[in-house]
Amino acid sequence: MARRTGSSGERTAREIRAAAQRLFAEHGYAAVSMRQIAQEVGVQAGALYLYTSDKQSLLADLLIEHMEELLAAWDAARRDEADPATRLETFVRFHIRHHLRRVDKVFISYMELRNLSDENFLRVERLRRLYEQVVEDILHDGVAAGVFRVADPRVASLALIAMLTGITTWYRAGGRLPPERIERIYCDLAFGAVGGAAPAAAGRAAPA
Amino acid sequence: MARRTGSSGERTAREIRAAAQRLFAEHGYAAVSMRQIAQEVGVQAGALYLYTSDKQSLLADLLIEHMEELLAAWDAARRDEADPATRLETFVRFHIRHHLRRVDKVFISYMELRNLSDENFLRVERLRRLYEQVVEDILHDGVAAGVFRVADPRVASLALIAMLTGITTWYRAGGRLPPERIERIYCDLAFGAVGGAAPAAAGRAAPA
DNA sequence: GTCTATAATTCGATAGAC
DNA sequence: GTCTATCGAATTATAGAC
Repeated sequence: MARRTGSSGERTAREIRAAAQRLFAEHGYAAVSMRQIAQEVGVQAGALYLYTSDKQSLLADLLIEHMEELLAAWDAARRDEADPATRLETFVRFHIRHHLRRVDKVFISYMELRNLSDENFLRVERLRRLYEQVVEDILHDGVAAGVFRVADPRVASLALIAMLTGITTWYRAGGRLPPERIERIYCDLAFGAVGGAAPAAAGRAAPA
Repeated sequence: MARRTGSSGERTAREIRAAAQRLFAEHGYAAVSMRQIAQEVGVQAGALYLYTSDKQSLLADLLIEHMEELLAAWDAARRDEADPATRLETFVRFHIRHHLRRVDKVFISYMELRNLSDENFLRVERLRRLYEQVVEDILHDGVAAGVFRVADPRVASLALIAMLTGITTWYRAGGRLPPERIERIYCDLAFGAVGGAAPAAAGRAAPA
């Protein structure tokens, strides 16, 4: 009912992607049927196939776009010229902010990798590797500059990312800690972990 | 073929649990059929129902036993009398060692929580909360003793657990780093994150 | 204790009317 | 662009033979 006359194609396409994302996050890819997605959108199951070739590509598009969006957002937020400490703080705050606004996508991206075809899996992994390299480069430069002390920048970068992304498993909007406070706490944890001092301008509780 | 004469019930029960664990870890709970599990064990699908009431309890038993085993193992490994720094190092090494030997169970425990019934979910969550409290207590005592510096012990405990558990997503036996080296690296990261020094006896690279 | 056979659903995907 | 109807295959779980 209340169906738009004329072309509602673009709108329907967006709604299908949104419904798939919501349902995949809640129940898991394998547990969600095309009929459920259709019902969520308000169309019949057959209509979905006007917008996606099959269920698999509904998932693959979601994951690939998520990683591309993440990398593009970081390219927009990064500041190349900054010193390693400032770059690390920029990264920590960026990562937390970006991920807390996309909890569903983050969850799906971590859980449903094994449901991708081999080809799509490799694409996502390549993008993920690029993102991990961002952190590894920051740590490497910081060690070279003598401001960080880490035994293994590769492992430390994975440790930091896991620590930061873990926030999405417990964070609830309106919870005990506001996002700004969470960012500060995790900046302190991250800088401590890599043996560095937060930049004076915005780091841990200023001395004065 | 080669079926045991007489009672192979106990053996079959174990094999069913092992097959379910392996397949759930590889493909996900919803994507695995009872027929697949039966084939892995070498019986027909109908025979599974002599050992489990349904597919759901196959998962629930796995997750609940995993958490109970984790808590029991920690009770056996902990040393109550130790100072907070030693307790933290004991915990970090215990957590890594325990989890790296149970990668499949860890993965399932994190991924399949939403496929539990409400009652089983609450049981698992209660056990998980107990384990998180172990770390929070160590951090709290360390702050009180002046050997750690953390702004929020609750958040820091979740951050540490996420960081440590993340190892299971990339660790491969025979990889670049042996387990002992990984433990050392993560001890350093953990002590740095909480602003503490590793205990002299076994902490970061000894001065001599 | 295990098998075979099957009931009752549900699935992904397609065909064709409108 | 969407719906209805449906195909063929898969699903969980049970019944009853041995």
